[in-house]
Amino acid sequence: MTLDTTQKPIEITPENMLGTFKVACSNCNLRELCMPIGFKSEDMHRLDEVVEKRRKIKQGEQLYSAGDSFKSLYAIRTGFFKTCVSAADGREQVTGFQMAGEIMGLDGIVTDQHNCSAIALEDAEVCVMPFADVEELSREFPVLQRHIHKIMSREIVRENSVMMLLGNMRAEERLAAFLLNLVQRLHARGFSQSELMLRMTREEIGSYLGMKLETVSRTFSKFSDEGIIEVKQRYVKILDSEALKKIFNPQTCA
Amino acid sequence: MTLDTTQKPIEITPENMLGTFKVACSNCNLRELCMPIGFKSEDMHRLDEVVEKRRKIKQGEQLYSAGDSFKSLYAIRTGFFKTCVSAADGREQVTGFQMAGEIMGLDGIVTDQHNCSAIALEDAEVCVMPFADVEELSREFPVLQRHIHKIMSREIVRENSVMMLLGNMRAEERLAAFLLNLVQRLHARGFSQSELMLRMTREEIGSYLGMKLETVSRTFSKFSDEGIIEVKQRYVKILDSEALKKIFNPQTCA
DNA sequence: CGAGTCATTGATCTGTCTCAATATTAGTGG
DNA sequence: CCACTAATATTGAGACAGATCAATGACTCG
Repeated sequence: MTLDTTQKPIEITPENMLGTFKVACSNCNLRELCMPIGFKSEDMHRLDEVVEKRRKIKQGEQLYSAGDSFKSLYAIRTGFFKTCVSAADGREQVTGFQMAGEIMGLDGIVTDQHNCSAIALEDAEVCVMPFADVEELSREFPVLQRHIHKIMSREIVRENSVMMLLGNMRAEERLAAFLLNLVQRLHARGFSQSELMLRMTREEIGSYLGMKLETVSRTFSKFSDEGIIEVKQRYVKILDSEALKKIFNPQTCA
Repeated sequence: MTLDTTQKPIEITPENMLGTFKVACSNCNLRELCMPIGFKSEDMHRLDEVVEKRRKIKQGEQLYSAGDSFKSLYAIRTGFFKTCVSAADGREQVTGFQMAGEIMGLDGIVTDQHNCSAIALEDAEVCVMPFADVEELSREFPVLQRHIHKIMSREIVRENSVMMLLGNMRAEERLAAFLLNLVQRLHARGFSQSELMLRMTREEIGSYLGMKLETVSRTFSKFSDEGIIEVKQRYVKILDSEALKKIFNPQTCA
């Protein structure tokens, strides 16, 4: 078995390769991930209205940063992002990692300014969805309205789980939960259930999980010594998924 | 100056005292807190449609609990709540404290089941807003639609701040942030800027802030020794607000 | 008034942080 | 292609913030 280290979406469509000029949700291979199902086929083309254009972001660049005025939501087509908030004294907190099909920018709605920064951890492309258009269209289509609500609610629930991690769990539990979550999301996108290439540094993992990079590294090594995973830098192979689940009981955040 | 230890809303309206049979947002004294501004006065009565009825919850009782099917959002009229998620092994994480004018139940939208439990920390009354009605009305009134989106976005941003607290801050910073946040929200409701009665135990504060009850207690005592606050059990008086802000730099979660 | 809940405080322990040295990898330019 | 540099990762030793265990004190409510 060969490992797909690039972690690009499974299917490369012609549409995908044409670049930014033609944009359509209606035949996007990520649609099930980021858009509502249940759209009547005759309404499907209306969905395309929400995507104004596409935008490419190079690794290390910001899609938006805290304080920027909020105008659009972004759906990730390809690539991988982190979002983070930062304190006046420079301390940073990674609030999440986002991959293909996920929506970014919800934090900007409340104040019309982005509250956090979104940084590409690999070259990426996003669909730009002006929020005014999203709102207008979702007044017309209840199924889209419901979908937007679910996306926001899902983010609230996800953050509840992170609070549980940060408030109650030990380092091993946090890292186990992190790995299981990542691999599960990658699997939903057609990647391996057991192998992954981390797109983020130990420091970024640590920031997300509320621990120092040395502790992240040590915990990786510990799992490796115990035969639960195989680690080589950013490459991780899960050898004993059950053991990981036992460390972090997944029913935890029901 | 006398301390209002009951922390009831400032104004007691006749409507308020009549109990549950007449329900109206249009003349509710909490409207600015929980409902959108900018409603045309001729449309104002339509807003009343979203509140199906009121419900009283006694101290210690649950408004909803994790796993319950989700049907409605709840706006707090009086009283004080905590929300929490719990792990399979019994560990609990308090995810928030809610007071008059705030909306609960957003966590239930994504799966049609509540993801956390809401427990009254004092006798409370909530307005029940069936979510289907909220969605229907918000398709008709863009200002209501925008308001719902802002409420959800605000919750996402709040949880981002909590992640920063839990991931990066020390015990003193967490407790300072907690006190400042609490007193600021109470002040917005007409209560003192400097005095408050805590509605929750040390253990609940600790759960929210990711620390043990003993550490909460010790940190209170430390602030007290330093002359920053006066504490007597659940009564807290902030003597030096600037010192508190210096401990937890409030620009932190911008 | 008494039982139970909650809060405070002390003594000790421990998981994670901090500081530091070394190893590995990716990127750059000659 | 290799040497060089900068970024990232690993590992060790010691320090410390907060956890744990334990005892006492204060308040609440029936």
